Parts: sequence; structure tokens; C-alpha cells
Amino acid sequence: MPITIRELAKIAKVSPSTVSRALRDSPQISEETKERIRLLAEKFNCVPNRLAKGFFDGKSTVIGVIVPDVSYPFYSKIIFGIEQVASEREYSVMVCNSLNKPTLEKKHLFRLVENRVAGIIIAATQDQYTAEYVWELQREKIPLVAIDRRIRGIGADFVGTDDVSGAYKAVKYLIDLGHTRIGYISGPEDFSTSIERFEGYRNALNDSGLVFDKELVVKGASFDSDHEIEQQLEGGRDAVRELMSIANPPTAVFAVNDYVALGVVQGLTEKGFRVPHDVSVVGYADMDIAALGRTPLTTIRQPSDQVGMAAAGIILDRLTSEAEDSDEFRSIILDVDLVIRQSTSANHSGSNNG
Amino acid sequence: MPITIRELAKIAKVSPSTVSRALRDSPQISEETKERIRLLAEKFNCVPNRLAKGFFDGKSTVIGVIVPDVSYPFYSKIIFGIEQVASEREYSVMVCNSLNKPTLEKKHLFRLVENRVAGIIIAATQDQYTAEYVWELQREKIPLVAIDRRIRGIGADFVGTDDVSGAYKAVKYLIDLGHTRIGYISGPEDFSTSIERFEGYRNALNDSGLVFDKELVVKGASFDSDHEIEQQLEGGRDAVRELMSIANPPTAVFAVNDYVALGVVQGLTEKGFRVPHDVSVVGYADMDIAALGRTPLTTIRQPSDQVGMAAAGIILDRLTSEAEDSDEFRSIILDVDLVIRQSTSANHSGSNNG
DNA sequence: CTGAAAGCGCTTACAG
DNA sequence: CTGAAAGCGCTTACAG
Repeated sequence: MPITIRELAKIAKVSPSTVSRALRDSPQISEETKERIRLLAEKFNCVPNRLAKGFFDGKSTVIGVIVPDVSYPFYSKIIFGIEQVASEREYSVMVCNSLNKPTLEKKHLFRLVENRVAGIIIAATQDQYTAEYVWELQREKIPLVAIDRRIRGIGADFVGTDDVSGAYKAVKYLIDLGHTRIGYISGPEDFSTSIERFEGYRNALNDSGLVFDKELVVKGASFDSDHEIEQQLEGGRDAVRELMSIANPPTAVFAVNDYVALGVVQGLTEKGFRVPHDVSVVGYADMDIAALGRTPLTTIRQPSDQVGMAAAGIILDRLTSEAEDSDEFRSIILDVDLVIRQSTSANHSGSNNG
Repeated sequence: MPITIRELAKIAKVSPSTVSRALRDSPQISEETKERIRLLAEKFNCVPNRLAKGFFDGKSTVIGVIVPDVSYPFYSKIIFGIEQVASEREYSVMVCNSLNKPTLEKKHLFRLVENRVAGIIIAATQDQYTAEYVWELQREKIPLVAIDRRIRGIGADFVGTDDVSGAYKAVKYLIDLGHTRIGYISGPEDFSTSIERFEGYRNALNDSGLVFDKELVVKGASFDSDHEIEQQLEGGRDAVRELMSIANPPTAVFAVNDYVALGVVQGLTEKGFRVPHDVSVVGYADMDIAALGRTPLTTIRQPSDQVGMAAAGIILDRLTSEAEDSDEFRSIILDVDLVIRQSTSANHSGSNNG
């Protein structure tokens, strides 16, 4: 362990206060003294204990992050963004996997509070208890930003991507290609992301005068961030099989995320449908596998690292500026883009399917 | 912020010591008192300040992790593994991106020490200064584990995957398929991973009586974890173009990682070669895109989450057991598996190319 | 420009 | 079984 300021003070034959000030580059101290002490600090390995400082002023310089799975591409990129912004401002980033389990999530939240993190960024489960706990944290003025998914039932600072508009763009594009029967393979129904993507889907249909047919909506994934990617692929495969077996099957499918979409492509291929000739497929998120997959996916690109950067930005803002006391919740919704690749084409069915 | 133990003590009309002990479930305290205090703590939101405790006993319960890029799949999975093990033992995980830049890496290391992390896990750059600094940390008895890449020039606890054997398996498989001209697209030459994969490549050739031809080795990536995946794809594309233009081109290519391998496939396709019919390709790492890519890649699977779990395990061990004082460095090399997919097939060139 | 003193919130021997 | 006291390593008004 590094030596303490007090120890270095003895070596330098000055008071601890002076060492402390010198090491923090206080203008109160003469340049000569500062330089002398800095050299000594380096030589004797005196690294001021940040815990002690943080403890002194009741705050750490750590931002806590809770996501379902840090290795899920969307979240790992968000964390990358958070770290970029935090690290620039001398903050550190603590990460936790909730695995989408409310009890684990609660535990992590609690531990972050124990550690007196300066702020918390969370992609929360839809658990009621989590919401209540978050509400308490807000009351205690601990900066907290929800990302990606809104926290059910309470207001909070939020950074996400425009799911309504993303889905709208995806579906509108399919409509413009001449598709009139468009399936939607959804995620878990209580997540704001799924709900909003569904809303975008319906809006696009409405605006184009197409009727909504609930037979065209099938659930394909339990979570939009399941550690088991296999499960998402399977979810897509199963869902599309169901979808294609209805009386008047779709000629295009919009899937809640890219993994599900790839499952859809697999399912279609297995059933003898060609993508995009027989059925067009649009995914969501634009992960690596979207561009590099067997059938390069048309998809919606989410600026995931920017979500992280914006969230960290809000935390740091609340920490420093007077905005801290603003009771208004901030909401940043980032734009998303349609990325056109080879999984979509004009409707070849040659009829109105009906 | 939560209230302090002292404040709760007043409310409960006991001493702070009693509250402290009750909340840590000390056997010294009667069950009734403990229960009463726990209830009060919940009610008045008294969450003992872990910083103060950590500060008291000079250690935090945080494990610091430095990797080039937390969003690179291999690393994000390692972090997942670290978090799993740490969180179970009530430790938290702090992550930093070094972006493969020695100065940034140094800064992060320093900050982790400032924060008095209990231990450090690092996939280090090959920088000399980093090695020296790490050496100092070791002298100070701060548990540190190198992962994936060995730290150049110094001994340290290490957890990695068997790169020599992985490359050997890949190349041996190609040889068994009848290939005799096998190219290797390498990573940065000073990383232990690249060096060892190259070694495995040579060993496999040797053991099968094939001569090593340095014309068959081309550099394809500057880092095995570049944030810009595009660069790795391009590296592979360029490298294979070079490789196929030599007098006696290979019928199989082993690439240092899956992104590079996908670039190789692209490059080959663009040049009119069919994969695997004309040229077989083997990647490394078994990322998502290997299985789901346009041409499902034969590759070497690395148990990345296990790397993280093992590394966290070593740190926690050194923290608790007497193994702490053992001066011997531990080294855990995890086995890797060959995963056969569709980018490889028997040599169809019908001759010895020579 | 430098120093002595008090205190941040906890824990742990030491008493009782 | 419970409490009073000292101290972990820093910082910051307050003196000088």
C-alpha cells in the first residue's frame, strides 16, 4: 500500500496539511514546496487515499451502473460510453449485472448505496419493488438515470433511444416497399422498449391506412437482453413459424431485436421461404451480427455509446451544477436510423393477399 | 443520503457501537436488539457507509479491471465472469478502458490505487512503463492478475487461454483436411497472444513435416481488440489479398481472430475464391459473429467468462487465504476447443501446389 | 505561505 | 450483552 500523507509529511518535514495541499496543487502553497513534495511523493509512493477523501466529503467519485448483462452488446457499448465520459472527469465506473432478476437488482442497488456512489445509471427490471426503492433514492437526492427502459410507475431522469420512431421507420420502410401484411415479433410486454416499438408499428400501419391485425403480432423474446442468445434465436424461429402458419401470412416481419430477427430468418429459411424474396425481415439495434450475419439485416441503428455518454453527462451535471436541485426530470431521447441491407425487398407476392 | 449509524443510535437509544454490531449481525448482540435495530434501520434508511468501513480497515471491497475496450465481446464476457464471482462474495467491480494506450492505462492504474481497490485485473498493453508500475504494485502486495495477454518482462499471476494449443488445433485440423499451404494472418507481434498463436501454427506444421514459409505469414491486425471492428475486417481483407498474390498461394488460412477471419472471407470472395471450396478459413475466439456470420466460421472457442471467473477467484484468494503471502505467481491456462463449421473443407486443389 | 485542530462515519479492542 | 474512547487518512476552516 502507498504511504500516507502524514508519513510523507514527516519525511518532508512539513505538516500533513501542507502535503495534502501540495498534492492537490493548491494555490496556497509555493511552487518550490509543491515541486519538492511531488517528487518525494513519487519517490516514496504516496498516493493520497481517495476513499478517505471521498469519505471526508461524504461522496465517492464513482458512478454505479446496473444492467441486465454487461456482456450484451447493447449494454457493453453503453458502458463504454459511460466510462469515456466518467473517466475524463476523473470518475470511475462500477458495473453490476442484474440478470433481469429483481432481487439481484435490489441487492446491487443497495451495495451501490453502501458504497456511496455519486450517482446510479440503471436499465431496470420492471419490478415494483425496484421502482419503490428508486423512488426512495430520488428522495435522498442520489442522482439516478434510467437508461433504455423506463422505470415502471415513477418519473426519473431518462436516456433512451426513440423506440416509437425507430419502429415507425422500420415499418414505414416495409410499407413503402409495398408490403401490406407486416408481422411484428415482440419482446416482453411490460418493457417500455417493447411497448414503444409496438406503438411505432401501429402508428406506421395507421398512417398508411393499413388495418391492425393482432394475429400478426407474436411474442418472440422474454427479454431484450437475454444472456442466452440461443433463446432469442429460437424465440424468433418459433414465432415466425407461428406467424407463417396463419390463414393470411405476412410478406414482411419486423422483429424486436437483431438476434430475434436472425432467428426469424433461420425459421423462414427452414420453412422454405427465401429472404427477402418471399419475406422481408427488419431487425432492431444494429449489432455486429446484423451487418456480418448470413443475411445482412436491414435494421434500426441505436447510438448505444451515446446513450451511455448522455446518461453519465446527466449524473455529472446533477453533481456539479445547481441543476442538482431541479426537481424536473430530464429526458433525452436519441434519434435512431434505418440501415438498409439485404433482408428486405419490394413485395413480390403480387397481390393484396386477400 | 442514508442516515448515519450515530443518528440511528440516538433514535434507538443505544450506542453507535451497538448499532454497528447489530447491523453486522454480531453474535455479541441479543437477537431482540438486533431485530429492533434492523427494523429501525430499514425504516429510517440507515445504510452503513461502506467507504467509512473500507477506509477504517484500509481496504475497499472493489476489484478494479482494466481492459482495452469493455465493449469488445471477448472482454465484455470476461467482465461478466468477474462480476459473477465478485458479486457473490460481496465485492464490486470497477471497469476502465485503456483503449490500448499506455498513458491512459497508467492513469487508470493510478486511479485504482487511489481508490485502494482490493485487487486489479488487467489485460495490459505491452508498454514498458506499465510493466514497471505493475511491478511496484506487486511489491506493495496489491493483488494483480494479468488476463489474456501476459505482461511483458515481468512475472505476475496470469489467467489466459491456451493460445499455443488453440492455434495448433486449428492448423492441425487444416492439415488433416489435406492442406499443405496454410497461411497465418497475425495480430500485433508483441502480444503474447499473437506470439503464442504463431508458435502453435509453427508447431503444427513441424509436427506434420511441413516446412514453414514466412511468405505465408502476414500481419492483419494492429490489436486483437480494436474498437473499430471495421479496421480488423479490413486488415483481414488486405492481408489475404497479399497472401493470395504470392507465387504459391495457400489453400487455407488461419486468422488471429474472428473479425479478421471474416475480413479474410470477404477478401477471398471479392477476389473470386470460394470459401471453403477454394480456400478454407479458420478464425479464433468464437464470437457471436462466427456462428451467425455469412459463412459460419470454423474457429477456436475461448472460455472467456471463465477467464474472468478464474481471475476474480485468484484475487479473492489472495485477499483471504494465507496464499496471500505466497511469492509464487499463479498461472491458469484454460483449454480451448475447435469448433467446426462451414468455412473449412478438404483441400480441393488436387495437387501439392508445387 | 504553513501549521494545529477538529471531524468526516465507521469499527474494535477495552471496560463494565 | 452494551457503551465510551480512540483512530483509520484525509481536508478544511481558522490562526499565524
